Formats: sequence, C-alpha cells, structure tokens
Amino acid sequence: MSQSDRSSAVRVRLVDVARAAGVSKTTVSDALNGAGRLPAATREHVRQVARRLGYRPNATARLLRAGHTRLIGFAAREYVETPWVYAELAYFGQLVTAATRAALTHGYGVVLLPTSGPDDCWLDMPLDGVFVVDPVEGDPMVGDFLAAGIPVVSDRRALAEATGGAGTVGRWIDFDHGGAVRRVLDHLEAAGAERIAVVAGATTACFHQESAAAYRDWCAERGREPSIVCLPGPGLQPTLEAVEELLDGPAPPDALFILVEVNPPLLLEAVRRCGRSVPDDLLLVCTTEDPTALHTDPPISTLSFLPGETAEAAVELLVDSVEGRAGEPGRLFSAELRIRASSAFPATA
Amino acid sequence: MSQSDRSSAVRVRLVDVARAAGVSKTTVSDALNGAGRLPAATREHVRQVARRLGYRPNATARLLRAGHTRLIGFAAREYVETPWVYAELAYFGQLVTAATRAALTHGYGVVLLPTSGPDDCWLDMPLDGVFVVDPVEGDPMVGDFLAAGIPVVSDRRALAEATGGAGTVGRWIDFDHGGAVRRVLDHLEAAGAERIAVVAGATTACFHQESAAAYRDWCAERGREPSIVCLPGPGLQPTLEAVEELLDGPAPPDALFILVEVNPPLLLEAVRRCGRSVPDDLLLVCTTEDPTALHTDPPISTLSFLPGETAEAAVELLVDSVEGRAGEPGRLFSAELRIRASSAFPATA
DNA sequence: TTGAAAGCGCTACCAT
DNA sequence: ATGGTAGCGCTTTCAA
Repeated sequence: MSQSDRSSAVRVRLVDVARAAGVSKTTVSDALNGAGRLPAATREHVRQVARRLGYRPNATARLLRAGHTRLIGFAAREYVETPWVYAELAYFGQLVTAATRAALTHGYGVVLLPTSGPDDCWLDMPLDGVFVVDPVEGDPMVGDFLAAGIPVVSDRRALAEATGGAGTVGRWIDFDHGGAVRRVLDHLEAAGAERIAVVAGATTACFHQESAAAYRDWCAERGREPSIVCLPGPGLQPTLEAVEELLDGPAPPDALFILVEVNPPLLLEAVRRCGRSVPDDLLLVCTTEDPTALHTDPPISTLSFLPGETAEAAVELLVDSVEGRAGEPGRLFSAELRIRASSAFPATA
Repeated sequence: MSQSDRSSAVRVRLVDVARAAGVSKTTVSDALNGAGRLPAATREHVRQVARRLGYRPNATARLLRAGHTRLIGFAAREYVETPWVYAELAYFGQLVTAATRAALTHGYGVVLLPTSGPDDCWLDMPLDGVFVVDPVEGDPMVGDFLAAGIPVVSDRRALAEATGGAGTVGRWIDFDHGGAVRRVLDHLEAAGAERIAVVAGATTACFHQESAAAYRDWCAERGREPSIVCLPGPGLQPTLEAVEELLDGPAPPDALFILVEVNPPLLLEAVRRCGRSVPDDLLLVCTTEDPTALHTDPPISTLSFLPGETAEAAVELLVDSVEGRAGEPGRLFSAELRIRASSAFPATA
C-alpha cells in the first residue's frame, strides 16, 4: 500500500528519518541541506531513506528556527467594512498582482489580509512585513504591526511619518495628488475647456480628499465655478448616473475629469447617450487603470497612478526594512498623464 | 523615549514579561490568553506589564505549538511561465477574491503562491492546505503538497482522483464543460443560428480542450462544418482580431461563441466595425465574468463558471480536509448560461 | 566524521 | 493559585 504510506495522517519527522537511517538528527539535517562535511555515501544514504519515508520538513519549525517567515502581508484599508470589494477595481487588482510578483522575485510570498475581524487577528499571521494600502487615519492595523516590531510600508507619507520613527518601520510611497490634478486641469484648459466638471469619490482616502481640494483651489485661482459630484462608493452604475446627470443638467460642462474607476467603454456609451461626442463636444480624462481605455473609440486620456511601479517600490522598501537594510524612507511618485484622443485639441482647430 | 522603546530591534518575549512582572511564563500565557484560573488582580497586573513592554506574541512560535497555521495557498497553474498574468482576467480575479473572502470567514488567510521558482520552494511556506487552479497534467506542485501530507483541492476532478486517494487529500470541484458548451450551442441553434463559429483558447487547460472537443462533436452530430479559431493566449487584441477575421472572412457566421475572456464593450465595438449588428445580424455568447456584459447595448449573454460559488466550495472542501472532517470528495457544478439580448430571438420574429 | 544538546518562543500538563 | 518543565520540529554549535 504505497498509497496509504503517503497519505497516512502522521507526518514523518526528521527524527523518524534519523532513526530509520541509523544516524542522528544532525546528520540528517546536514545531509538534506547540503551542510556539514559528510561523506557522499552517508549523505546519499540518508537522502534515500528520507525519500523512501516521504519525509518533508515542517515549514513552521524551520521558520521558527530561522526567525523569519519570508511572508509579507497585503491589506487595502479604504473600504474596511466590505472587505475585498476593491479587488474588483483594476487599480487594486494590478497593485496586488504587481506586489505579488515583486515579492516573489525577492523570495517572499504574499498573504492577503482581512481588513476586519476579531480585534487584532492579523497579528496571528506569521508575517515579516506588511504593505498597507489606503490606511485610515490612526489606522489600528498599522499601529498594531509597528508596535509588534513588524515593518510597514504604506502609501501615505504623512501617516507613515507620523507613526513610525526609527529605522526599520513606517516607510512609504506616495503621490503628489494635488499636482497631478492640476496637471490634468491645466491640460484640459489648454485644450480649450471652459467648464470642467469633476466626478470624485467621497471616501476618506486621502486621494479623494486631496484631489477635490486641489480642484477647488484651481477653480478659485481662476475665478471659475467648481462643479463637482462626490460619489459614496465605487459602483459602476452610480458613476454613470452621475455623469448623465451632469451632462443633462443645467450648464453642462465641456470637459469631464473622472476621479473614480469607471469602465471606459461604458462611460463613452453613457456620454453618447447624452448626445455628446468626444472629444469635439466634450473633453474627457479618467483616473483608471482599466486597459480598455486604450482601445475605445476614441481612446481615453488617463491619469495613471502606476500600480505596477509603485507596488514594486513598496515591496522593495519593505524587503529592505525586513532585512535590516537602511535606505530611503520612502519614494514619491508622479502620476502619469497619458494624453489620448479623448482630450486632445479638437481636430477642427 | 517611548519611541525607541517600541521600535527597538529586540522584540520582547513572553519570558521578558514574566520576569518584569515577577511571575512565571505560564502565568503570563494564561493571563494573556484568558486561560487558567488566575485571580483577576494577577491577570490585570500581567496585562499591564505586557502592554507597557509592548509585548506581542510571536506568531510562528504559536503556530509551531498549535500544529497548524490557518494559512491556505492559492495557485493558478495554467500560465506557469508568466506568473500572475491571469490575475488580470476577471475570472481569476473573482476566484481569488471569493476564495480569500471564504477563507477569512473560516479563519484562514490566503497566500498567493509562486507558480515557478527554485524547485519545490512552495513547500517552504507554512500552509495547512492549497487550492490549485488549472493544475497541469502530473502537476509537480500538486504532487509535492500531497506527498507532504498537505491537503489539496483542485478544479480538475480527473486529476484529483488520479493522484490522491485517502481521506484527507485530493478533493476537487469541477464542471461538465462539454455539457455547458452543448447547452450554449443548442440555445444558439434554437435562436436560429445556422453557422456558429467558436473562438477558443489553445492552452492546455482542460477547459479549452474539452470545450473545443464538445463543439466539434456537436457539429459532427448535425453534419455541420465546425468553424473554430484557437488563440494562443488570453490577450485582448488577438481575440478582437480573430473575431474581425472571422466576420470579414468567407462564409461569415451568424452566431459567435467566445470561449476566452474578452472585454464585452470592445467586442461589441469590433463586431460593429465589421458592419454586423447584434442580435439581429449576429448572435453572441461569451464566456466571461466581466460585469460590463450586463451594461452593454445590447447586454451580452454569458456562460458563467461561477467563480464566486466555486471558490467558496473549494475553500470549504479544503477546510474540511485540513480540519480532518470527512465529507464529500468533491463537488460538480453546472456552468450558468445567462441569456440576454445578444442571443435572444430576433425582435422581428 | 558524527552526535548530544541547546535552543527558537510558545502552550499545556502536572505538580506544588 | 502558581510555577517547573516538557515538548512542538527544526538547525547549529560544540564536543567527542
């Protein structure tokens, strides 16, 4: 019954191999890990016995011994109440994808963390470090990990600097959100827009806060009337409805800057339903990572927050922290405005 | 310097708290875990000391003690060479999302596994079980985990039954792919289609294999000429090109059944570019989990493989295995055909 | 060349 | 009511 050998509930341990091979635990360990100075014969013998018995080292025990787990956590905190809804947004999807890939190249695995749960249940996971996206003000998760001496990288510089302090904790990546928004607005203005409306999220994420503020400032500086709709959530339907309302309302805008993730093709369709044509009739810039923005007709200008690059940077900062390397405390990125036909100068100009 | 207290590199251990509080390790453990029969005063005292010192239990040590990790792995094996590209497909995204959510409700965390890497590096992770999606024939990852006595759930019944055997290993979820394909074809035929073309993937995933075979059989039974395009990868552009080629080619089809993930709005746009109109001119069914299929004009009929439900089932099977509960060896699902306007009987009928 | 023994940090048994 | 101690399974130092 070789089958019942293997699937029997009792796992074979190092000491079992040692006994079966008639050697000590040390010898087995050395033989299997290529350590020590064993004669090739002993080594081979031990290996054979180990294989015959179907021995696999216990990962947890090695980790305890090693003092690290090569596991990093990933958490997105914005929608704390409804865990993992955000996974369906292209931005978060790409973020976790890139983080995973980056972690793997550094020899780390990624653990998807719960955003809610019994108290500080996240501390029960054997993590070497954590990447926290969109931490909330005074985030308990961040606090817990830092207090436990587990390095944290977040995407909020201000928050990281407020909490951490010493060398190995509280590093960050971040964006100049206000600057990015102004760049978009300037671009739209240069393209001839006179009434730029903004659709923003109403969450606590600093991204939305800062973006909305920047928009208002920008308008104030020019004596323009701000026209902004704040959405409670990231749903597709509410966003499209908000757009249609704006376009069908009084004093419709001649440019739209969408700050929540929205499906580009469907957005375009909604705009058309309102009898507007992009870009002749309405300039359009979206904050989305959805790759279909490239393939619509016309292609849509986007403001990208570079999930791939930033996740990679975050993981690198984290790994540096974990492995005790000093280094930069954080990295500031610039959102990338990708100008495409939806906001280019009208072809007629 | 309360700050340097907390971030100092040396983590405070249980024994440190015990010493500081003038009690034994046992008392500290009991006090903190609410075990034992300590007087409230002792308990409180110990807790205060622990808090003052910033004590956090070492997760790895507890896990070693506990004999389990409450961590399950998630791996998708189809595109082993280019890890995590698939994360951008709606199907996989929803799969990992649902699996994560389900795992969390059972008190398990999810570890995203590398699909390639130095030999059996995945065994270094302290996992209680693994969910392997699209395992390849004779998958080494599956074999390694089973050999290590770590329960595996995969989405290939045949493979699971070939490998495992005994109670705690090799459970499965699966679909009757052939049946699903035939259901779609029957539906299209009933809706009046006479030339149904299929766009399929060319990967080793049994889904593609079985689907293509079912299509060919179905055609053969009716003496129809099969018209099938096999795509090497999941890219958006190649898929759209294949569709346009089909529609512009000789003997264009009057119905299209797309078996790879494609963006619904863009697909519709491509179809229109070919001068066809859905559904009057061309019936359309897609195998996609992209939620925008609902919002296009017309909405697109889809064949859904229920990533949410199946991931949940997989996690439940896995948790049962891990916790030593006997139970069903697997669960067979039926793909769900969601008929919408894109494949309904022409309105003119 | 090999092995005994000491831990990694924690929990749980069984004395006191 | 409290604490000593054994042990989870492994690696590693050090002595033989």
